[in-house]
Amino acid sequence: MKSLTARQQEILEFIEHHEWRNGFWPSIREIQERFDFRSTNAVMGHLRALERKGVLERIPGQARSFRIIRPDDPDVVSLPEDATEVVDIPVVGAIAAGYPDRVESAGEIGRLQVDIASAGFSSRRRSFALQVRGESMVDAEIYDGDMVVIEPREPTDGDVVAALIDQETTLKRYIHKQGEPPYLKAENKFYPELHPVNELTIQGVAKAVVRSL
Amino acid sequence: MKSLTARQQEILEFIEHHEWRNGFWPSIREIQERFDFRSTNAVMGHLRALERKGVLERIPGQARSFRIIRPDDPDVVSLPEDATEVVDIPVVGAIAAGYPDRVESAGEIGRLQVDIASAGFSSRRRSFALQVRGESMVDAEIYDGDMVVIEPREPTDGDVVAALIDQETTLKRYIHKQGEPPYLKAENKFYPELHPVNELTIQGVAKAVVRSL
DNA sequence: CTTGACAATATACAATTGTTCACCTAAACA
DNA sequence: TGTTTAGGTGAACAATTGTATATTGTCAAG
Repeated sequence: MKSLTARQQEILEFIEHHEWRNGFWPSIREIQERFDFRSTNAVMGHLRALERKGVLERIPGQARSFRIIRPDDPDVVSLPEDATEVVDIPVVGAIAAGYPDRVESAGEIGRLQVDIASAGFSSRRRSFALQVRGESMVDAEIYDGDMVVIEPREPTDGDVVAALIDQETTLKRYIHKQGEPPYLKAENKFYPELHPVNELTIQGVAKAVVRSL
Repeated sequence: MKSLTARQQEILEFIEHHEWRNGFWPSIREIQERFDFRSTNAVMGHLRALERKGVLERIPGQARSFRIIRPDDPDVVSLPEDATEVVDIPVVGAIAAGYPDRVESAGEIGRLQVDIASAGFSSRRRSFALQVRGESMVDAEIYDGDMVVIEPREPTDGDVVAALIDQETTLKRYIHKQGEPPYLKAENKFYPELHPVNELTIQGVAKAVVRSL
């Protein structure tokens, strides 16, 4: 298969990113605006190229209807009875501050696969994963290098949360007892760090841990 | 929250199902056709009701742009039987702390790969997930109840593999030293089980562990 | 030097699609 | 009995959106 040009890659990433952020595909004019094209036809050209190269499919005449084609090695093996389906997760750049927004790409680091049933992701999009650094959560059996799937929402007592502390995202246990102010606690008896929750941003609640082997 | 009427539930399910099968939302006229309405306004009424009850959001004027609001229950996703779930999980890596002016690469979300067997395309499935039973892998930090993602392929020395022993799939470490016959080993010092690899089937190599929180 | 890809501008057109107004029926309700 | 709510018909309108044609320029390969 022919590889994409830089521009085509950008377009494709914008489309995918838009879908992820908003839950639906962009219109041609939205793509046009994003890239400051003065003609919708600039977009059309790229879309045709992407279709020709087989990475994209569209339903002619229908609005906002894309389909991203991802290559998939077809290994047909007999599956065990209790097998669950699995999704493929590319691991990409890094999250610096705030939510993983805006940015479109920083290159792929690797790929993960996550089983669906294991973590009932309610908001299917909008969840994201973070790589764990340090040993602050070892008592919760979360180790350095693990990936944690984060769902943005308000935490309740006992949740493992991703919090923005000093421009960095860290994992902590969220404790909020009746009548007391909430605080964050590291899950490591050697790191008895306690963070009062005032001005720090809770980015979301950890729903699953994923560790590559 | 007010509950939905039967009809409203049907509409909502059709919308969700359409999104799931096709990757994009239906248009109002597509909903109309599906239910044999003779007026698009019948659909409009239901959409307005669904919005009023807070289970749906839309971007006025924009085509095929829905947003399903799910309360927080992870499991109430009523899907058809022939359905293969589809999940969208973007991933972000961690930023290396201490390298401030390294390429910002400030974070990207990844998109993730979606559907395993979406409409039309038959068995594209390749990896699967298994639930771990027992404590035989605790020394590899794999615990009872964890999900393990298995990729069917030939193992190499040191891989964690899923093997079929006595009609049951179990996880073991695959050891294969030069000049020696391969064998399987449990990762628990209290379970020093050793299985020679002769006629047992290796179903695949574990690639990741997933644990719900 | 020409050919072909890639990229983009400019304008126009037609189909898709969301939206609204007016009006209807049946059941629930109070 | 009047009123509200759910569900629906029909036709028309306007915005959104996909698509086509003609034209310009760059750059690398043959």
